[in-house]
Formats: sequence, C-alpha cells, structure tokens
Amino acid sequence: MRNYIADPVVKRLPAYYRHLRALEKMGILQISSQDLGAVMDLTPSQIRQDLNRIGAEGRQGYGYAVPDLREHIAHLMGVDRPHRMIILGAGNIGHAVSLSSSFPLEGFETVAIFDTDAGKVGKTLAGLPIRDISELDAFVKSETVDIAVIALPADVAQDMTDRLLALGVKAFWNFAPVDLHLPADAVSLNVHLTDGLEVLSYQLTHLND
Amino acid sequence: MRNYIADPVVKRLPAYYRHLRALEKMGILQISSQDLGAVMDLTPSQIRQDLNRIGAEGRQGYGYAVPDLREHIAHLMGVDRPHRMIILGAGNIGHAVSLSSSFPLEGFETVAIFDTDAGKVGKTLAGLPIRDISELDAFVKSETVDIAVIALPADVAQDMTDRLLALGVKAFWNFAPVDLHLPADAVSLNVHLTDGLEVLSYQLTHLND
DNA sequence: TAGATTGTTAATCGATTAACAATC
DNA sequence: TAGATTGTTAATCGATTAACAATC
Repeated sequence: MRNYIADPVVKRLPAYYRHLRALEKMGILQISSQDLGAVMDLTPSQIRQDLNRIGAEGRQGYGYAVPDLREHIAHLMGVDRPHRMIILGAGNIGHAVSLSSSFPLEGFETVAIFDTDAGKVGKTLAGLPIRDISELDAFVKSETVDIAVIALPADVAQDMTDRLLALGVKAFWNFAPVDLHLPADAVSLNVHLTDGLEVLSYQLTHLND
Repeated sequence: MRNYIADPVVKRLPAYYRHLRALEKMGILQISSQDLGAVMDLTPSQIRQDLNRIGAEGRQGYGYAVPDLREHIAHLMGVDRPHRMIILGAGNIGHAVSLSSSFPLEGFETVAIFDTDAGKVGKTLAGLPIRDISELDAFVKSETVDIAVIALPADVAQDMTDRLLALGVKAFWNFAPVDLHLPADAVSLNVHLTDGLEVLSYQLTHLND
C-alpha cells in the first residue's frame, strides 16, 4: 500500500503514455520536464512530481529518456500484457467497441460477445459469433476473461455485473448510465457518455459568462 | 464572470441531474442533503455547497424540492433547449452516436452525417443520408449547428475542427485520441475512450496493492 | 568545469468537510 | 413550539506550484 499512487496522477498516466508515444514516433528520445510540460500543457513541476511519484527516473542536466519512460508507464498501467475482454450487449456500443481497431493495438482483445436478442444471436460481429447469454457461465468458466464491457440498458446492468462478479470477473467497463455497485476486490470505470455531452452543453451555454 | 462555477462542480451536474430524475420517477419529490448524499455517495456538506453555489434553494427543516432542482440544473446545463449535432465520420463511433436513442431524449438531435469515403456516401444511417464532406460548408452555412461530433481518425481531427471553427461552430465532442486546439470562444470535450480503458487496466493490475 | 535539469522540500492554492447560527 | 435542515463561515485536507540544493 506504500506504492499507492494518487488518483489524479493515475488519471494523467494515459495522457503521458499517448504523448510519449507520439514523441518517440517523431524521433524525440529525450525530453525535459520543461518541454514535456509545453507539449502536454502541464507545469514542469507537476511533471517532475508525477514522474518521481511513479518511480520513473530522469537524468539531472538532461531530462527523461522517452522510450524508457513510455515503457515504465505501460508496465505500470498493465498495458504491456494482453487483456481479454467480453462484451455484454450487441447494440450500438457493443458494435463500436468490438469493431474498434484501436483497442487491439493496446492489447485489449475482444474474445466474445453476448446478447439476449434471438434476432442477433448467431450473427457475426467483428469476426466473432454473437452468443446467447445462456452460454455466458460456461464461457467465463472455461476461458480467461479480464474485463467485461457492459453495453446494456441501465435496468439490467447491475444484475449482469453481479452475475459476472459471481463468475470471478473483476473489472468492468460500464457504458450504461448507472453507477455500478461493486465489492472492494473489483473495479469499474463508468463512461457516462451523456454526462460528457451535458458538460459540453453547459460550457457552450455559458461561453459568454 | 461572477456566476462562474468551478469545474469540479460543473462535472458533478450531470450526476445530480441523473439521480434527481431517477428520484422523481420513483415519486420522491423532496429530499434532504443527507439523503441525496447517501444516494449519490457525496457528503451532505458538499451537496449543500454545490447547490448553494449554483443558486438552487432549499427549505430549512425540509430539504430540496426534487422537480424544481432538476429543472434548475437542466436549465443551467442548457439541456432544456434542443441541440443540433452534426457527425463527422461514419465509422464505428459515428454509427454508435447516430444510432443512440438516449441522446435525442436529452434534446441532442443529429441533423447530418458526413464522411469522405465514397463507399459510404449516399447510404442511410439512422434515417439520415451520409453526405459527402464537400457538402459540409453549404450545410453549416444554411442550417443551425450547435455541436460537431468529431468521429474521425486522429490525423485529420484538428484540420476538420479548424474548418468547422471557420464556419462558426463553437462546440466539439471529440472522440479522436488527440487533444483539440481551440480559440478561447469555443469549447470541446475530449472523450478518449482508450484512456479510460488504460485507467481500468491500471486499477485491475493494482487490485492487491 | 559550467550549465542544465532533476529530485525533493516548502509554500500556495483550491476543494472538501466540519460546524453552527439562522430559520423553515 | 421543537425538531430538522439549510446556508454559510471556518477548518482541514490534498493537490499543485515554487524554489533550490544536488548532481549529471
């Protein structure tokens, strides 16, 4: 528990990762907190605090080694190993997640898709068969499942989550507009797309305040 | 500028709105900061600070009127008026946003979809024709467009945003994995779905710390 | 070596929580 | 009225920024 990293820092890690990859692709292999701050719109001080906190090391007088830092952050976030995902719900969101080409690039592989709609079951989506929900238990028991994508209506999201928890699934990427209730040994990320749109609406409405 | 509301408060508004609607649907028309805090997992103190800050009024001894409060927040966020959206890019994300039934319920209506792919142009999506990008300027000049949904690859997101800015569009809901650069009189919300997945991966990886 | 930049402590800033008088 | 709960000020907590000695 001593290597606990504060939530605001964890939430910045993907942005560090994203910018470091872009820098590396541009051939920039070393960068100071000053310059990285300019790229990411953060203060150099915050960058040094963050990187120090996550155990990354720079070189005084020179800065940070971009590839090393990127790898360090990838390992910390666990994206240097593959993650197997199942998608619950073959609606709009289920389609978009399964068809996305960017998640596999980061090691997040969709291995199964489930739905209750008899009209969808049996069809193919992103090269995978849409399975009937009755096959869920057997699938999760026989295959490794790291993350469940909840792409279901709000009223069934918690029930399905409970069922998956009972099967041992520990991580939930939730797109239903509810906040999932979880035990302490499981984690979730609630996306709430509409919430974001409402925040944008607020900002647009108050552009001239 | 004196009715400036701090960012953390603004980001909580959609959650207030969501819970207040659920409470109202359950027939709960009055609620104390104590009880609302229990529902939303916030301290009563924070709720009173927030509501006071946004100019909502409660009744000492009784609590807050749920319908009034919901309407107050809806008006503050601007979701009590319709918003017209155009979608740039008819890929996975463009499909999901256009086909979603939840955004129209909140007054966010998709009025046009554009793509560059000749194979897609002319087809119908969510009851709308997919238009060629060459029609963009004429469309935006003749119709009201409140929000542009950037559902494009990262490498063209900024260029398209600049083009829309020149046409007078002020709000951007960006799903491309880049941070848009905007003038001070425009607003954007960057969704970064992959970032969320990476945070989830971090939490899953460090479940036992 | 001299200059640049980190690592880290101290200062500041802002958000959250606590407390309680006002009042419904 | 008495009890409950707001509105609001004060205290606390935590995150960000500043500063600078250490050192590459």
